[in-house]
Amino acid sequence: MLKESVIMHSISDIHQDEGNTVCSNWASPNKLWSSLADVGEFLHTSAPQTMQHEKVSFQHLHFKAGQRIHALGQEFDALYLVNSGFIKTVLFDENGYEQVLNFPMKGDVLGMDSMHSHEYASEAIAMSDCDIILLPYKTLISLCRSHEQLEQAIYSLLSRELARQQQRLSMHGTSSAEARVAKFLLALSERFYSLGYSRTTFNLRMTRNDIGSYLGLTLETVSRTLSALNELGVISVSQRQITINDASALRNLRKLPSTKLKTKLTECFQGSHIANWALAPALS
Amino acid sequence: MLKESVIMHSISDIHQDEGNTVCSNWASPNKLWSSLADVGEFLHTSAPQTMQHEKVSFQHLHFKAGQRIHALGQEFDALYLVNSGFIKTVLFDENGYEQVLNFPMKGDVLGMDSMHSHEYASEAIAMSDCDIILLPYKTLISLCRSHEQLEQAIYSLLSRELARQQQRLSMHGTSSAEARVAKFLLALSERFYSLGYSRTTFNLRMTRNDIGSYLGLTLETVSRTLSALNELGVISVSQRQITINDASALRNLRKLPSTKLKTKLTECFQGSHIANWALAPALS
DNA sequence: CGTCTAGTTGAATCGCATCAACAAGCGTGG
DNA sequence: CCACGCTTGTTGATGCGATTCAACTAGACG
Repeated sequence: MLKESVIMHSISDIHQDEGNTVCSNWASPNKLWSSLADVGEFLHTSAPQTMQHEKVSFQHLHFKAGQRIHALGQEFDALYLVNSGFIKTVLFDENGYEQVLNFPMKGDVLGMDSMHSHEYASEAIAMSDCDIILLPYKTLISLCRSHEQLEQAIYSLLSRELARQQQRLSMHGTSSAEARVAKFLLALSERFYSLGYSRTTFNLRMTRNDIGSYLGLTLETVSRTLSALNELGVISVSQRQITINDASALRNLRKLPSTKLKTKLTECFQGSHIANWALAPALS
Repeated sequence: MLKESVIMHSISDIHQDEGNTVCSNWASPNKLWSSLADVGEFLHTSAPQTMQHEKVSFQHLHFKAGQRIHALGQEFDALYLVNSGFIKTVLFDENGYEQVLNFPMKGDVLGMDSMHSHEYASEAIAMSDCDIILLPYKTLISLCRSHEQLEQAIYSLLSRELARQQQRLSMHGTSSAEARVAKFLLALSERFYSLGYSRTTFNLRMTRNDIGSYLGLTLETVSRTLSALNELGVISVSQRQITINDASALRNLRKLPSTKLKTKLTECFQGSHIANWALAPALS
């Protein structure tokens, strides 16, 4: 709620916030070690209390914006639990082009796609200053053996991630560019909200290029789509600053009207009230 | 090796093979129960011997072609290990259209995307008669606790699947229709080979529609692409029967020549020798 | 102040989807 | 046995949506 107000301020305020690792909801911002109970809580285990008496502690790592958290091909020996900051994970195709896989943030775990290998299968890059908890793989696994809820949490993380990837895959096959961008914005909105930020106003931490890569589009298409949604009044865009004006319109979006025929505007939404008030100014 | 020769026979032989569940490499074709050691071996655990003395046994289930193995929304309580047969897993989008997620076959595990939930997150449909080993989730998890290699195998399965999905996602974003189909054929080829079948000649078990859904294309595009590859001589297609004539050409394929300008044919391959001998008849 | 990256916007192109017609395989039942 | 419907696959014509190429603007940074 405190952050809520911070975010609701002007753009400059948010840019300030972006520059440092301080996050108001930390118990102790500069903590260097976390207990197992902390980690358990982070991963939403059912009973972190039972971990209270464990003596292990986990090291915190700090990364500056732009730094690599782990590189492709680097020896795999740990998972990374994001405590604060914004990250992108990428893959490189045969031509060296990078494909964005995900935008992990607080509470997300990195490296799960590499547990079967001795090398990291992807690369993680800090998009802002980050505070990350190092979870050495062997330590974690052996703790799982004694803490059933922790083990279940790990399974859940992996499984949930798998299910999410499937949803994305499905979306890629069917949806239009507009629908993808709309869903992306909605998903971001929900994630920010669940972290205590505003649901309606937030800052994209990534470039248009990164968004495009993530969604399977080009940066131009992303830019155009954002502009179009802005034009319609569904969202307000100014650089990376986004305000969602009509979430339900975003949810119901199928495709945007072609610039030529504005008469078919109503077809683009399915029974959303925005069709009416967005149409009025557009047609006048 | 025995199966190899079977497959290398005529098409009619293979069609016969498709009709029944008999698979020559079973220890006992009609087995109803498997031991933990069997399962461990199946999952490529490092030391299945240590599981010899476990008294648990796992039930086999039989499904006929077209039957659902598990349905979306059904209560999740077990993973399924494919012992024989061909399966497709699907998801349904908001309009009820089905999105193909995967084509599991022998040795693959179903249901991993549902471990975090109390319901299956996707649907599995038998494309041929199938023999499947039921792995009750709770039983499996508790066995993991006492058999470290088994636990590691489960982690590996999940992680590997995640990594594969990422690769697919990446491919969807960048590759052309031709490249996707080519990669799909190569991947199938390798899987069949690893199961003891021929690497070069095999039978697609799925429709063009299913392939299209899996690859994010329409069935027409899949059909056209297969026809074009056939025309070039890179593969031979007859209905669902595929023969790969030049695997390296498939691997190096970027995009097919447009029907209008055959002069730029060489651009479509990167230094493959097929460019030469495929060009000759095409240009003459 | 110039350079570099990020973002916007326009015009032309192209790849794939869409729509449609048709052929082939297959099971069913007269 | 062929007639019939149904599913699957092929192929052509057309149009749209997204990419591509390009020009331009606006901040960021040393």
